[in-house]
Amino acid sequence: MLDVRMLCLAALMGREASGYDIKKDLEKGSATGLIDASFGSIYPALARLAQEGHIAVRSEGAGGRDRKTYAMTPEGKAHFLRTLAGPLPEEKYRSPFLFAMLFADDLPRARVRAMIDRQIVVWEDKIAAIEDMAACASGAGESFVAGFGEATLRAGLDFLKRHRRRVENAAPVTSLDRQGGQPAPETHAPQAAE
Amino acid sequence: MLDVRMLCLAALMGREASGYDIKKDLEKGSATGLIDASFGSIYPALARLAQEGHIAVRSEGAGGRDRKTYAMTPEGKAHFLRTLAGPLPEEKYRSPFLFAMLFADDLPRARVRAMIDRQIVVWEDKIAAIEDMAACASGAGESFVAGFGEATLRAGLDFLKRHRRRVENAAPVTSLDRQGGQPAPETHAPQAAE
DNA sequence: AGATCCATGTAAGACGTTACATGATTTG
DNA sequence: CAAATCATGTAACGTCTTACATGGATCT
Repeated sequence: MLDVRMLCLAALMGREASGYDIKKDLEKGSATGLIDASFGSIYPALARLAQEGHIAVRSEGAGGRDRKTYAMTPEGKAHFLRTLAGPLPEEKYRSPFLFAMLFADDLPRARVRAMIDRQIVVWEDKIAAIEDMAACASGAGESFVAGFGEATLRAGLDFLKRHRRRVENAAPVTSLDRQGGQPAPETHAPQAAE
Repeated sequence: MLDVRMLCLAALMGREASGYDIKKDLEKGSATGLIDASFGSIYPALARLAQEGHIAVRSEGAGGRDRKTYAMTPEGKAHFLRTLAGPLPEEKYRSPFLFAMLFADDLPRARVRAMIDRQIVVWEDKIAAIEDMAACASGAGESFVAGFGEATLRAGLDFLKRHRRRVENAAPVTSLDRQGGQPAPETHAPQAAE
């Protein structure tokens, strides 16, 4: 449940698509942090789903590699819905930001401030992305999920803005603060120095 | 970042502990959905961290298998804090519930209702767990995270209660509804029928 | 002509879970 | 004394990511 296979089926409930298309679709939803998958998992998943009869393939083009368009079969649709209606695993919220905040009392104040500043931007962007998504939601389910995402993000944002002073003041002042800079590494490059 | 190793170090920032203790500690935090790890990953992680000098081991007892108590070294502490202050990866929220809600328009109304009922209980329990946690929070960071969790969960809960009618009414009425039952499988047993 | 996007796939490796193997100690 | 809890570890397996290999089509 909620593995690449389900993600592919979900994408194909909306429209026919190639593996490439699916990845693009997921990237949009991924902006909200809900879903994501790489080509390395999508292509094998599609191959297996087709083999199992959940989806149908149609090969187009004659080039070196064909473009393959996948579409849900009636059986696949039923299977997907049956799985969704079945027992669902627990949800998981993995937040490196919140994890770091747990130790704010031991982190340089400048870094704590920078992390919070950054998180505010991230969440504001997510809210904007959700609003775009909500605008073209096709059903009650989709607008419900969008509304939910917006409500919780706004609540988080609000909490952050209202209570940031408390954590920031608890964080120790270091040389960083006195020099007035935050040499903050803001994005996470997978290879970056550890 | 945010792998088992970091989780172990985080647990050991608070106190000395054995692998077993760490697992128990994480289970408490895990109630909030923030963190989790199994013995199968904790023990190898501790062995490697000790080998690298991030933590120190002390073997006690003389039985077949010693109880090993791990404690942070100054080097380990510095490493942990440096990592936390460094670039953080994006947060991920994996919610099978929300994923299912995306397709509420195609799911039996009785199931949608049951899922929402269940989610309300889950979140209410989490809020209660967080309140317990907040009561014994040792620093500003911990109470901040607890407060954040509570605020967002309450917002989610509130949204759910106020808007559930909309999704429920969009969900198709099936035989399940007319018979008045929801034979709902509520928990997810890993082996359960797919 | 070079860059960028479209497009598919494979292989290696990271990371984690479950299940198994083992045994001491405490509690009912 | 049986059951639960404390306690550590390994092996098999699943799942996903990264990096690589390949090449057509489109845009500048």
